[in-house]
Amino acid sequence: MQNSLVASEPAQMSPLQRDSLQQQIYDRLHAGLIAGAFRPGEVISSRGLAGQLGVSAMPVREALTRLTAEGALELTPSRTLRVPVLSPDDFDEVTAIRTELEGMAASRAGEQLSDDNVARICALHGTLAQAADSGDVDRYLAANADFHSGIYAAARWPVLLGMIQRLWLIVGPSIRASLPDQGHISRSMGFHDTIRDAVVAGDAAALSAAIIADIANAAPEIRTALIAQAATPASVHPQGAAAS
Amino acid sequence: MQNSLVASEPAQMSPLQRDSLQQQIYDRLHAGLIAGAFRPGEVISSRGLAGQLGVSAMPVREALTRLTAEGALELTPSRTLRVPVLSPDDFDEVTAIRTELEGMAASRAGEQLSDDNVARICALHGTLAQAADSGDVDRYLAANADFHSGIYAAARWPVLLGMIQRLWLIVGPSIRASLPDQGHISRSMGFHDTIRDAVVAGDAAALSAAIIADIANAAPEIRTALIAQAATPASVHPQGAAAS
DNA sequence: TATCCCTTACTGCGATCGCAGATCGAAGAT
DNA sequence: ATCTTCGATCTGCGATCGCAGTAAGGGATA
Repeated sequence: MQNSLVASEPAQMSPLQRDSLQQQIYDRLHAGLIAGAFRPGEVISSRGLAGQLGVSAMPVREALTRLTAEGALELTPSRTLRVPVLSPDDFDEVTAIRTELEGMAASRAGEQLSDDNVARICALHGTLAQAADSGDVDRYLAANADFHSGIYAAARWPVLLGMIQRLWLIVGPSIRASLPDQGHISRSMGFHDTIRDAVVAGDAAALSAAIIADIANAAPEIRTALIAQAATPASVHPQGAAAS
Repeated sequence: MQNSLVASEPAQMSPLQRDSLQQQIYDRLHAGLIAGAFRPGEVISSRGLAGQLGVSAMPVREALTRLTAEGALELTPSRTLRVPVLSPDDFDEVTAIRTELEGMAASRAGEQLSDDNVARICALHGTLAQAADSGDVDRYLAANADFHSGIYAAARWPVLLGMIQRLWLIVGPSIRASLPDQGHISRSMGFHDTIRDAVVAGDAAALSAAIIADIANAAPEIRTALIAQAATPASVHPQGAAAS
C-alpha cells in the first residue's frame, strides 16, 4: 500500500534514489553504527574514510557533520571525531525515550497493518531468526534493526520513524560493545516471536506491549555491561587515578 | 599525566557557542524557523543566503543539509530547497509525538526542578507575557519557544530536548503561517500561567498535564487554519500537475 | 501577434586547496 | 639519564572553482 502516501506531498520521506554521495555515505555509516561496525571511543577520520571509500573528503564531511549533530558522533576538544562512549545516564535517557516512541509506533502500526506489511514483517523475522542462529553478531544486529524498523514503518509516520532510528544510532555502538552472551540473543528471540505473533494477530495493544517488553528485557543487561566496561578501561580510558 | 581534564564526560551537553560558522548559521536558521521568519513554501537559496550573511556558500550548505535531513526543509524535484508545506496528517503526527515527548520532558523536569530552574523559567514566562502583550508575533513565538525549551532543559535530558526542538522546527513555519487571531494568544497565555504555577509548585504531574493541555489547546486551531490555507493557495501554490 | 527554440542564469553537489589548532615523535640541551 | 622544544603531520573548517541539471527570459521565425 505504498500509493496511500502519495496524496500530495512525499513529505519528509525524501525519495532520493541513487543520488547524493553524501546521502549514500550517511546511509552506510548509519547502518554500520547500528550493526556495530564501530566501537565506542573509536576515532573517525573524514579524510581517511574518504580515501577508504574512494571519494573526496567533502561528502564524507557532510555525512559526519550530520551524524555529529544527531549525537551519533562527537567532536573531542582536540578536533577529532569519535564514537561517543555512552554513560549509564545517557543510556537510561535513550531507553526511556525509546520505550515511549517505539511503543507509540508499534501501537499505531498495529492498527494499520496491511497484509503486505504482515508478510514483510514475517519475512524480516525469518531473516532475524536465521541471523540469530548463525551466531554472526553483526548480521543479527542489522537484522534486528531491520525487523523493528519494518514494524515501525508500518505506522506510516516518517518523522517518528526517523526519531526512533536516531535513537538506535546513538545506542548502536554501545549495544554492540555491550552485547551480552549468546543466551541474551536466544532470550530476545522469544520476545521477537511474541512481537511477530502480535503482528500476525493484528493486536495493536499486544504488539506495543511486546515491543516495550523487548526493550525492557535487553536494557538491564546492556546497562550493566556498560558499567562494567566503564570500569574496565581496556583501550581508551579517561579515568584519572590520582586527585588532581 | 596529560589528561587530567577528563572528569566525567560532558557528552552531549556541549554548549558550543564560539565555534563553527555552520553551527552559528544553523542556530540562526533554527531560531528563524521556529520564530516564523520563513513561510511554508518559501524557497531558500544557499548562495543567496551566503551572500546575505557575508560568508561562503560552504557553511551555509552544510547547515541547510542538516535542516533538510531533519525535515525542516525539503528538496524539490527541481533541486531547489524550500520550507515544506505541512499536510494535516503531517501536523497530526508531529503533534502526537510532541504530546508524548513534551509530556515526558515536563514530568521529568518537574521532579528535578532546582530553585535556579524555577527562577529562570519564571523569567522566561515574564518575557513571554511581555511579548504576548506587545502583539509582536515573531517575538511571541520566539519567547514561547524559549519558555518551553527552558522547562524541558530542566529535565537534563539533552537527547530528548534535541528531539523536541526538532519537532518545533518542523511545525514552526506552519504555526507561524497558521497563527490564529490574537484571541488565541490570550487563551494560550492562560495555559502558560498554569504551566508556570505548576513549576513554582514543583508539581510534576500538574506540569506535564498543563503542557499537554497547552498543546491540545493550540492544535485544533492550527490544524483548521492549515486546511484553510491548503485550500487557498493565495501566494505560493504547490505546483500540482499543471498538465492540460 | 503568437509560438518555438536557444541562450543565460540560476540551483545543489563534488573536488581541490589552504588555514589554524592539536598531537606526537624525534632531536637537542642540561 | 631526563626534560624541553621544535617540526612534521595529523585533524576539522572555510573558500573557491567547476560540473550537470532545471527554469526562465529573450530573440527569431512563421
